[in-house]
Amino acid sequence: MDCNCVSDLLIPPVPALWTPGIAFPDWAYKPESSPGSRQIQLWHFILELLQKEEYNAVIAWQGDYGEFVIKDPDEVARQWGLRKCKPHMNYDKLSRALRYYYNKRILHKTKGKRFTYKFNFSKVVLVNYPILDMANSPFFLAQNHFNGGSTAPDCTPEVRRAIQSLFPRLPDSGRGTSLFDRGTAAPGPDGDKLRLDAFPFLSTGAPCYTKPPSLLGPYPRNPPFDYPWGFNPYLPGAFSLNNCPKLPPGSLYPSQFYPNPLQSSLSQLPHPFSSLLPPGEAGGGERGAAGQTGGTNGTAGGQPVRLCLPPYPGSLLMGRTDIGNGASLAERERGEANPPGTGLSFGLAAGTGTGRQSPTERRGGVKQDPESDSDLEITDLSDSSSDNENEHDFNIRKASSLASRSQIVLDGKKRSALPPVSSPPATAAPHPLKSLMPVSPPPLSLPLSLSPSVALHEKHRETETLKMIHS
DNA sequence: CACGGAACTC
DNA sequence: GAGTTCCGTG
Repeated sequence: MDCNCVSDLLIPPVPALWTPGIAFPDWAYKPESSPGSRQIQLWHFILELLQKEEYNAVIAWQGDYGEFVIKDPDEVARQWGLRKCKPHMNYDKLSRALRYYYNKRILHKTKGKRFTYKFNFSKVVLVNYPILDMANSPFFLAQNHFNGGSTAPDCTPEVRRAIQSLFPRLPDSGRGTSLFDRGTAAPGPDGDKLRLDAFPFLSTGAPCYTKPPSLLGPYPRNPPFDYPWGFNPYLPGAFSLNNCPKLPPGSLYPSQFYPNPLQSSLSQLPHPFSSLLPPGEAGGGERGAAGQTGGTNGTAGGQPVRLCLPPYPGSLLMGRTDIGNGASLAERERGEANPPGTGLSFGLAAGTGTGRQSPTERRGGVKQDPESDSDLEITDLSDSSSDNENEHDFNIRKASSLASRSQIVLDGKKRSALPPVSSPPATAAPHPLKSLMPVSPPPLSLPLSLSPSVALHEKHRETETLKMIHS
């Protein structure tokens, strides 16, 4: 048969980021890494194609964040068939598989646009994005929502400030709209929702782009895109899970989430909350530097990093205006118990491919493609069903979850090496990943009493108490 | 084209 | 579990 069945077909042996700004974790290139399955998963494959320039004519990012268009359905199907050794694969079949992702919330269809789908990064984010997760954590527990300050009784100004500092470019929390929204519309059991639209990488609105929206940062695009904190919404990391080192017991998320695939990028960055973390937890792991090199997952020295840095919306920043918004957000379900704070690392996948040559052009079309990870729980709060593209509110689950520890452990390693903060990432760094630094350092200076760590502990206690009561 | 049920495979 | 294949429906 003509099936190569070579998983490497599209997968470079070396995980290293193939292009600046696009930090696909190693595992992203390894089918075997696909969570829950030995074989490459379709969404994974889609991301692969999406990140290859050669396939730009076949499939490309377009529209909102995470949205992609399958320009040449037959070719995509053919490639998929090749990969899966299914010579009779066609778009009809492939699309059926994609439709199965709707329920999984990995993808959703962009209505009205043919062959256009959208990855539900939010879920990814949720799972992987610590910060968001924090919403559930003690940090945000209680009704803390980052309400623009209006409400959010529990959210002290300090906390809010801290959060905001993480997302400097996000709408000021001072205003009514901020990271969290008290779901006027849908105040569910989940409580307030984190405003996805507050996170550019989660939102849509951006015009068409060849590269993943997130890659279209405000800063220089050519040189690698530097995402502050290394966060790239389109990073597969979000979806990926395998590289991670082990999880702490009790954690909600698969270990894969932890090891940060993004390590190379995110891990090295200073965590915005690092200052807030207790010394012990703040330290980081060591994997940072190694980063991309091997791709091995890293356990860095034993210190598992739980929290992957939040993707900094720096690029997003501009975001909203120029990019769009849209994404949905993920919510983690697993309500069971929310494990104690696991770190949530988050990652996104999506690389864009910059391109180089023209892909095989067989037909033409416009489509989009999403990414997500099945293992991840991508939740599109906006509408559980499937489509809503824009507004997705992030549901913050009740807090129990992270109560325990805040996972904010970051790996501290050499962040010092990181470039100075304020400068826009734009500057080209020697290595795309190396330049990862927050656009603006989060100046968190919370009073000790208010420090997150303290707050976390307190929250944790509260949570525990509640649990006991519950039981 | 898009959706989703159902049976089936790996 | 994650598709694959087939198919009816809109």
